[in-house]
Amino acid sequence: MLTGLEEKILQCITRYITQNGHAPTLVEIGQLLDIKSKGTVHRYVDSLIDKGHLQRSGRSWRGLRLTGEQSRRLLILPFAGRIAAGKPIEAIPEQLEINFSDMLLGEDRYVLEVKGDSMIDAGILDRDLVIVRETQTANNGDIVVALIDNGETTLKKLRKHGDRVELIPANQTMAPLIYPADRVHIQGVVVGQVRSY
Amino acid sequence: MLTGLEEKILQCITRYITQNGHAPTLVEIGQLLDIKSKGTVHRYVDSLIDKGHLQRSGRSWRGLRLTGEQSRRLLILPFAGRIAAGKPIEAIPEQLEINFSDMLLGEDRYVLEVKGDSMIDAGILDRDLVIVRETQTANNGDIVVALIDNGETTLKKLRKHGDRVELIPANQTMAPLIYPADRVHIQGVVVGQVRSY
DNA sequence: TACAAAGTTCTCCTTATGTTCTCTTTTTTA
DNA sequence: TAAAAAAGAGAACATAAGGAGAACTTTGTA
Repeated sequence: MLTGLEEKILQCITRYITQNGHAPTLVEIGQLLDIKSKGTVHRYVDSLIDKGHLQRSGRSWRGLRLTGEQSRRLLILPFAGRIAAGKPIEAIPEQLEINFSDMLLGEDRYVLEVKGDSMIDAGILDRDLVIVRETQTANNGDIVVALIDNGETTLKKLRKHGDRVELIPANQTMAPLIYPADRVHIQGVVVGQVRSY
Repeated sequence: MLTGLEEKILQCITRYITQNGHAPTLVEIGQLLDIKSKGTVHRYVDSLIDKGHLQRSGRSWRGLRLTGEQSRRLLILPFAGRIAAGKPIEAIPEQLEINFSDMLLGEDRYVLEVKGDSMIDAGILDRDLVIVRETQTANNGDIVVALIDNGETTLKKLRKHGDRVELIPANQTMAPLIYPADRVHIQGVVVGQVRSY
């Protein structure tokens, strides 16, 4: 179990290494985190080594290495920054980690696996998972799970026109479907999407 | 059987951990539930530990942990099945839940936010998050984080041709880039992708 | 080799947090 | 209605966490 500062120092080192390819010095860590004493930094680096999150390679300068050890108790990964074609990775100083629990999980949510290409232009591919929040109401533009005539189900973008609703696939080869509002029951809206390679 | 306050405190701690990635202090719990005395909070936390709903790691700050079912709930969502346009949702009896820890976490992984549309045809949109596994080697067809000339970075599909490598955008308006192999350094491969709406 | 830069080992300090009490009030239940 | 359980306040204390910096050793380099 890491303390607040241990956590911050580990994230700081992780990010520094992904950006620069080598570890920071103790003073550099201190500067990044606003700690004036390298003795203090050293103490925390030591405890991170004790706890198995870091390794020292010999006594050389910048000799810290990551062990890759990560807690599996929470859905948190280090955040390295933004990547745009043709530029260095841009670090976001305020955001050091991504908490997927916070982003994806919730009381009234469940997961569906998508079959088919009907939402491909919205970046939802065959076999992707989508996270759906259960609700009967949705807004224009939401991607919804809709039940039609109490039988078939579909995943489409929603547009309402008075007493009719339009269910719009995100695929240029498919046409939108228009139904009277009373034949379509919204079951939930898509709040997230996950793919693993 | 939990008393009313015990219930509230447990929920409060669970919510705090999902959102913040670490447990609250006694005073923070008090503030969230409008209890002024940390001694009182402490007493209820103690009884939650006695009843097996919480664990304490020594006397450390923020040292509370959830046990068993509670802690699993921070990693999973119920899995409802497959959705395909025009059919009922097909339930998969063997799979009742999705464990995001198994799907997303692993050694040497970090997260990048994607800027731009260069991978749009691969279902990776502007502002999506990708999970990258650090490695120097990659296979044909992998989506890689590549460092070019030790300066700029880019996210592209990889194809190797002997002593040259081709970096292929997934966007019909962009052309593939071909470089001598020694100018391109693979930093990692994309193993996952996440979007939240 | 001499010097600068970095790491190591200390000591001393402050503050935030957890722990242990006692006493009181409110709610539930027999 | 009396007793028990639950909820609450707060003081006093112990200790983990965070912080500064001096003095020293080791490593890298001009």
